[in-house]
Amino acid sequence: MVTDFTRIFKALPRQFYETDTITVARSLLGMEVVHNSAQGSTSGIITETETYTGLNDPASHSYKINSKRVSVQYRQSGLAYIFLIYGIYFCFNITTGKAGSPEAVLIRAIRPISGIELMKVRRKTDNIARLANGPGKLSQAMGINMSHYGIDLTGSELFVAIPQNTLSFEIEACKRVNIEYAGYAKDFPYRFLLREKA
DNA sequence: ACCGTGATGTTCT
DNA sequence: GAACATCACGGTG
Repeated sequence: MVTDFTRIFKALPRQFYETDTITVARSLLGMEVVHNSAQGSTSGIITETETYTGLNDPASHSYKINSKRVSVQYRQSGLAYIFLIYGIYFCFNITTGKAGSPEAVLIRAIRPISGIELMKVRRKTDNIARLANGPGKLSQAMGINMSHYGIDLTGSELFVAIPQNTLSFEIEACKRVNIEYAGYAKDFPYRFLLREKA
């Protein structure tokens, strides 16, 4: 039996994504990302994010570039920006800021909540701790791929919502991962991790 | 536990 | 041709 999450959750409105990208990246921690797919539904609590601030951020794919690959970043906020990395894995991002400002938040990790059995099948592992603790892994676990490029996260297929059970946590900020090429921006504290309070 | 390496496709030089 | 917002695996401690 497949749970219909749209009856339980309400997608965050576009205004949530239209403000400052760092604020969005921090605010997404503790939120629940949901994917209702043909195979079934999966969801998880967002535990790690990264901010990419576009035109003033050499680490951003959209730094001084507007190509087919990054074009969705130039559209309105609250859309899925998906890219293929290392020829194998997909990374799931959400566009932020106003139209024309190519900013985005990378969802780097989730804690699986719903559809865990489906995640195990997709990931070909039973190790729950490693099911979705990385950007490529969470995309694989949730069945997110290039077909979701540009999808509107205010819709009902792929979206973020306030979880049913809120938890108490703090936010740790540190350097972003694997952007040594990014010059003056390489040490910006744009990576945010959810640290649960004891 | 950490480290090195190979996998693999799209984009940009 | 090189680089890449990554991961799994096998080796060594």
